[in-house]
Amino acid sequence: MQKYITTPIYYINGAPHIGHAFTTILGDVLKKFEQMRGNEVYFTTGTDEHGQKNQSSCQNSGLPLDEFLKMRSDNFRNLFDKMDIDYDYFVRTSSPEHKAVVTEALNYIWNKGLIKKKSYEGLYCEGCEQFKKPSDLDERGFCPDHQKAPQLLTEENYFFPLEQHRQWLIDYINTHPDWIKPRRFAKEVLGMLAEPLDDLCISRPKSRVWLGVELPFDKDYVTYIWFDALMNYISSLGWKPEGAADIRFNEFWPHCHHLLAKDILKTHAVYWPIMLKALGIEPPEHLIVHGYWLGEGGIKMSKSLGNVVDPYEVMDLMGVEPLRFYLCNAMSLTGDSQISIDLLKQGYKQLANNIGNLQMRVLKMIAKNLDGKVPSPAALSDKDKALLENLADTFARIYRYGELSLELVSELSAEILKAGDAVNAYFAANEPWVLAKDESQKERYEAVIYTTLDALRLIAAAVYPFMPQVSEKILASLGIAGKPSAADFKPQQLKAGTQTTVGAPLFPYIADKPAA
RNA sequence: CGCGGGGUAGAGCAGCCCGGUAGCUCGUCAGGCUCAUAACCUGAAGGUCGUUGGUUCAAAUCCUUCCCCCGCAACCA
Repeated sequence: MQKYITTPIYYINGAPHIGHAFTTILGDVLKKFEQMRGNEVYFTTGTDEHGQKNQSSCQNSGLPLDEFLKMRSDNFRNLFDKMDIDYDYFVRTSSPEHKAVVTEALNYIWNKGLIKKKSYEGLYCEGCEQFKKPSDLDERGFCPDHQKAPQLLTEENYFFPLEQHRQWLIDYINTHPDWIKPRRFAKEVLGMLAEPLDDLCISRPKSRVWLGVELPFDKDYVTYIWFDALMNYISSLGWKPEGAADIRFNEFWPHCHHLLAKDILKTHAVYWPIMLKALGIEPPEHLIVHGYWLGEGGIKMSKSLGNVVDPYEVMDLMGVEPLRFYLCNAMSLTGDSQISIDLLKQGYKQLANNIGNLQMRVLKMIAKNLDGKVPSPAALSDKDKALLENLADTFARIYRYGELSLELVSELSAEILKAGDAVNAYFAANEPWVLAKDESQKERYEAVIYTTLDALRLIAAAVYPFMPQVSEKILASLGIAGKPSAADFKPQQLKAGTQTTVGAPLFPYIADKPAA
């Protein structure tokens, strides 16, 4: 079975932030989850490099265009590489491959007569080089950024009519209630569809914007964000019109999961499906929509408030994997979520005390009195067995039946922490350090140790999508090589006699920063 | 009345659909344990579940009034 997972492509005019990091991490976590259950995954991310803002930034930088775009794009790619994101393809809208697909798609739709040219009249701010809506302006009718009244300007442009497909889309959403997840976002889309849809402006005259893909049917225009950026989802798969598609497209597109934040819901849930329909392509299988990360106190992050959480700063503090786990565990399913260095430290401490400590306490103990070897599971008690079966069943259920969603990620991360608690409590209740001193209790001692080690194995396997290195390190410390899979979620799989090793702590103590 | 979401111990959240002892993590306090990373285990304190009115034997949960916050609408994940 194939799965196609995408992140949006990120607009390179800004610097990467925690939101970009999250969506991309989410994609990588879902990819690893699917791989563990034996599915073949194609995971894409990338950068949107066109448009007016990039054009002027480039001019201000004085750099050659290619160099400038690569530099900006690499800001994102470098972050993702540092976060161990295992993307299969990194789209750049400036690449010839992408542009070729955009051109073909535009031609296809143009030839079907689905694009029309008309004039557009609006208030144009010369400072912004953009049309303004009346609500963009202040009380005096001035552009708030430039303190000037915009000019009334008429411009010819190409438009893609949407209204004729509105009812189709409403019906599609109603008959596919899980198409957009979580469901509250489907509700919101239905709200967007309650009113007639305006024609979508898809072009800009080159006199204003030249950084884009030229319209194949009019050399004086470039296409504007919709027909360029959204097309990345099919250009990544080598789409060609009319069944000439790359084999990747036929295999992966039917299992497409778009990850996105709520701010680009309309583009993905309204414009994109209608564009696809015009191209004769089925809608993506699912849209997985998430909220925002807000700063301390639930306030939008801003530099002036000083509550910005920079992904690089976090990684320097605690490494990538605790960040990955935290984001997946703390993301709210209903709304926006808060993040701060304090909250991240709290999450880190939980990992360290729970899973990190569990690994250390059991491995150090058997290094001392069992030569570090996994004991033979001669006689597990009912409680020992129940602990292992519960853990194995819980993880097996999630890995077997879980559908890609935020709920899945949230539930799995929560179960991992619960499992750590349960095993620590089990360990304390059975007091193996007491049993170890009594030769007559040797069998019981070994049963407790075996149970704890096997439970640790289960937890380590379950944690893989979030923290692949932590997972492999724990498994390696238990003498298990290679990547875990969904088939590992069975009790008592750890082989007696296996040599274990005590390594460095997985989550070393983070000292509080001295006052700066 | 534009649309959607949220308001639950000091902090971050779950519970609400399908009404029935207010739960989890962190923090605080006390005790225990000593295998382990200032860890782990047990227990305690701490809440008029934003507000008003209603339905009900019973409301965090259902209906209603108002208030506050966030997002979308309009190129921030």
